[in-house]
Amino acid sequence: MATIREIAEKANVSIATVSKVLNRKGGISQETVNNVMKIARELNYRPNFTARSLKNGQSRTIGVITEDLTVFNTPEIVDGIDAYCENNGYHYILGNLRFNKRFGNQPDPEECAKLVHSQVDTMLSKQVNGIIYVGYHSRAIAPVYNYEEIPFVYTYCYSTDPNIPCVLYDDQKAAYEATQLLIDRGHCDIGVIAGPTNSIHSANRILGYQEALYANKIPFNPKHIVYGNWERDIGYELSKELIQSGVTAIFAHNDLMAAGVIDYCTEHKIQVGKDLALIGFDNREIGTASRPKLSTVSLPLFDMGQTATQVLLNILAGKHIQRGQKVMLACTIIERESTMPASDSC
Amino acid sequence: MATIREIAEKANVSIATVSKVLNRKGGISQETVNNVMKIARELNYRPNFTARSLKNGQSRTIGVITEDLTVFNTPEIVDGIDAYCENNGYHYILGNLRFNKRFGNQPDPEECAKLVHSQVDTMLSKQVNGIIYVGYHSRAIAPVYNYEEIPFVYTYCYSTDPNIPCVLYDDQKAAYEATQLLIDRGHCDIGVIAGPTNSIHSANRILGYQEALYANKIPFNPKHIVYGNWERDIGYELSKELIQSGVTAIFAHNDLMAAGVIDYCTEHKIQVGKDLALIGFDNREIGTASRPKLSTVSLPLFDMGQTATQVLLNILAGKHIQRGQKVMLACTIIERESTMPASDSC
DNA sequence: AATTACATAGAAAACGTTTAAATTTAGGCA
DNA sequence: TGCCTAAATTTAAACGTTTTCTATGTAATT
Repeated sequence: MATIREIAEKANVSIATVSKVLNRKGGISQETVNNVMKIARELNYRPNFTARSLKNGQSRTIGVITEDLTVFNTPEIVDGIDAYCENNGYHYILGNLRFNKRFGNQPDPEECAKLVHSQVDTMLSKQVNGIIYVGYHSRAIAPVYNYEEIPFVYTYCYSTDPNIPCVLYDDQKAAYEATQLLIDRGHCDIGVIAGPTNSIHSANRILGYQEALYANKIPFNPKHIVYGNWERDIGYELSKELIQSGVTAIFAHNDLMAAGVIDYCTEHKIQVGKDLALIGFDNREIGTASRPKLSTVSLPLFDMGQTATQVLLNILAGKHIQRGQKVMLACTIIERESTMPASDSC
Repeated sequence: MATIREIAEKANVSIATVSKVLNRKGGISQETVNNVMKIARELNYRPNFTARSLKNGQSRTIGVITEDLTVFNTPEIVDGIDAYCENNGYHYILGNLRFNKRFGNQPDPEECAKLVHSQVDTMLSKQVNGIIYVGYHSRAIAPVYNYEEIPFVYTYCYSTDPNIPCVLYDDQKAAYEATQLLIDRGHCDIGVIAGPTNSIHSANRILGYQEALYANKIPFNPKHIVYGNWERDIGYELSKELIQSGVTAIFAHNDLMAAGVIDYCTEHKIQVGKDLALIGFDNREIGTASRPKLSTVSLPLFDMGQTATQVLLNILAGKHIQRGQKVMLACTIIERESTMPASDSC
């Protein structure tokens, strides 16, 4: 690779002059500028990013740690980070932890923490100016040991440390709107298939659900909430319970469990969309593949990536950020075939 | 961040000594080693990767260019690259082109090329030692203008330049095996719903299909091959044609079109798995969501990532590589419910 | 006591840049 | 001619490392 020095030699000027020309600093005669530029082009010169950032002491680079790139939704968030970086003259380096292949569904917090630490170390070594942590478990598994050292922003999960800013989607609002849709379609006996009882996401969604019932003066029946494990089979099981207890609509807290509901209904000749209204959560591909197509809640993934980056770059630019700021982004309701008007209203 | 210089001061030794200790070079007394190590730990020292690679003139870093990270399959390939790099002491930097959001289904080769060039420029700037190009169109859209400058390896797509090594999956073999499965299940009138006529992948799959027919002494009927556009709707349309012409099994060249076949059959009370055998390609989530569950071909994505990296690192290590080498990795057949034995055999 | 050998440590240059300060050059004016 | 100014260019140091070569001190050998 050609260096500034080689250009200087060919052009019969000093390396300082070349540097100034290349960085458009001015104070150089037009003739010299032209000549240097021409030679740089001829030599196919490319500035050495490494040398430059060593000298300048700044890399304009942020680190992006993903708990698992292959987990659905993560790439879309990274895409948002990518776009925002590009539009703001920043670079990023990706550090993928591969939690899924390493740990499956039972991540060992100890081991996870080690991976995060070593990734953070590597990134600090590479002089990043800040780090975005993209989780996929509701709460980041691995605590960040010393976040004072470098600005951190979490997205797609709550941070373990309440002082670190998070960029999240608004579960409660989304659940409110999903429930309202069901109510608008004429339902008042609305069941909920939630995630595990310890899920923050489900807890917030239940809040939104209750809020919507309250706003519509529909009494809340605790029996209408049942708890699953996010898997398809449990959706099948729980829908039986719910339907037998008389609900005419179900709000499943993810599309997989909603697919289980459809399985059960198909098997028992209950027409989803006619006899039972159903809405899921996540907007996965499975929702367009099912019969009927599934109404669902779509997550603002790309936007989360962009916003997380924006928050981080703001911090880097010295803009005052409230400690522990939580940015909540709105989801969008996608109505498909599984939520048609019920025959009778309440 | 602490530097080697600060450590040297605190330890009352020269920076050369510190460097030697940190790099375990030997020739330093145990006492000094202990002292320097202790101070380094106290100061939370982390080597400056930038300075180090500037000095050494090597980054042990490769570039990974993805045409689109959010396109299904890409993250899994990157995961493989990640794993292989980690196991071999290499770093990688990701450059995501976001073709999908930028261009949709009609990528402009001119614009694509520009993006690739600028990404390659950036990576060369950052002193990468080689580049892996992860495509998703059958042939890389953007030609690499000057591959002499740095080793390139393509994966998941054919390169525009025949001299660049590619790591691919073996369409022909997979198609052979998929067809053989249909034959084993008792079918001899086997239709094919291929991709567009200009698809290299489909062309190879048709070859494998014909080969299997030949091996089983089943006459080849050109009418049994119809061409689609990879979309679900076209699967619906074409299955009508095929079924009317008397096939009892269909090999769809992707899962989406296979889903369209199921749509048609469900609507016309044809029982897939009983009246009609069906196998798709790609192993997308949709195949487990459909009723019946779809038999399909699973791509060796992770393996492709690993192998592409292996090929690149071999080149970097100076191992002789045949120009234009094509590495073909085997797919796996996944049998689910859509390929049950037919009632009569041929 | 002089020489050699070895273990340990340090000095200095280098990697490819940027930049403040110094120097050269040319032109304008008394 | 001599001086001043502004423009153009160069010098040199610095960023944080690694590494070669050299220097020092001590112990072993003659």
